[in-house]
Amino acid sequence: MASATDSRTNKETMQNILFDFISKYVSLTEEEKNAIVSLDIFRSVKKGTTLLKEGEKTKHNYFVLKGCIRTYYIIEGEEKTTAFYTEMEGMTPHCVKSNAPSEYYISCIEDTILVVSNPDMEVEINGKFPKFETMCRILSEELLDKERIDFDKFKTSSPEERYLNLLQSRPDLIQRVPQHQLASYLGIKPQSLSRLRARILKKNKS
Amino acid sequence: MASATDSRTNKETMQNILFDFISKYVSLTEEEKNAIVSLDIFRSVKKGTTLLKEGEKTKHNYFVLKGCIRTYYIIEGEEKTTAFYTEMEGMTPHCVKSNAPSEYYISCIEDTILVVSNPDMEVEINGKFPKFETMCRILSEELLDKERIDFDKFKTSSPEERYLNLLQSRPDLIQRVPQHQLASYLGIKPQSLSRLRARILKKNKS
DNA sequence: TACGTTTCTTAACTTAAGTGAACGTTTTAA
DNA sequence: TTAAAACGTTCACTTAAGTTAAGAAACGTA
Repeated sequence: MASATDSRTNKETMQNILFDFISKYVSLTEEEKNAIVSLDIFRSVKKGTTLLKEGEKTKHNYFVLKGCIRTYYIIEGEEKTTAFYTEMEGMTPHCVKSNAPSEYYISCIEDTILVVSNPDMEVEINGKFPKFETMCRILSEELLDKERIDFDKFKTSSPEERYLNLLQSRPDLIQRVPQHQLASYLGIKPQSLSRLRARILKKNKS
Repeated sequence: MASATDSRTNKETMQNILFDFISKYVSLTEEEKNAIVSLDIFRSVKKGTTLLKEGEKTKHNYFVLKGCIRTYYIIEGEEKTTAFYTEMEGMTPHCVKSNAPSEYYISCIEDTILVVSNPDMEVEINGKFPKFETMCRILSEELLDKERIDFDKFKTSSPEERYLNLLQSRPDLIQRVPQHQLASYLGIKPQSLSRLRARILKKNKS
């Protein structure tokens, strides 16, 4: 059972995880750390919680400290999972900037601890501490670069190669994510993923 | 034949195109514009020119004012085109930040006018004019958002749907780009693109 | 202009993914 | 605790993409 003390300990742990991450980009003073803490941005979310639904709008940015969230579309009645965000990965829903209703859902596939911020907070922090904006610029440049490389890799691979590639690059995902969600993430149907895995197993036996 | 006057006129046109683009994000003073012009960043490049080869390194950023550049890999002897950048689109090769040899080629598929900058210039301009960094942050956040949406669309579509989608979203590309380059951009072989197009034509007749 | 190269299309065949259905297992929730 | 729902796998069949090869058209260049 979680006591008040556990809860505070946990919150401090999460803050340290966040500050460790930030320290890779800029070094923060105590004053700056306090400014961040005072924003009250840490959120615990239960497995299965939907953060955003198709048709809704939000102004939240999500950064995963612990756990896993996924984005998915429902197209002709079928769930199509397009992304998983795990520890130290973050995302801004399209609608935050487009101001249009979301075309996709976001939900938690594990109990998850998030940093939830919004543009107002960013403006406030960026105004007070310009190095924050520098960090955001570097981060999104890095993420853009990574996204383009991943997209290149996807385009130039077969489904089987994509699966083997994922096995190398994010082996944890294959453990923590249901098969049918992985399948659409790989651009195929669940049955095809089952078959493809059986095919690989057979190859490795012989 | 291009006279000295033509050349200057052309350069001024290009500068104005760039400043019009920038003005969507931040408004520049004359001083700031002059600082940019003095960097001497405009480059005319002939069709067919290769800007970056596999195994090479560069520190250049490319922004297309006019024309078209493409990125491609050579995998098992085959060219795999993964991206086209046309008017008002820009890219930073992976190696600029990773400092590793490039895994892909970049070349011009038309006579192209580029803005070519490098990290030193960025540091200089960002230092002098902080609003420049704000623009870069917003731009890369927008591009990341766009890239993720495009990737989602790609994952959730069949090759035929991708082609029809491209026909809607970037009809110019289908005109200005060779079929076999388009094919790998759509994640398929040139023969499959030919067949797919024939299939669509047949459908539309009946 | 003529030659060689590149590009695009078509075709026959192979391979793999999509589809629809069945079945056992696991998870969920009343 | 139990019934229902969700999940993963397998199978038979369909559809479309990959492969190999050949030939026609377009292009670039000497």
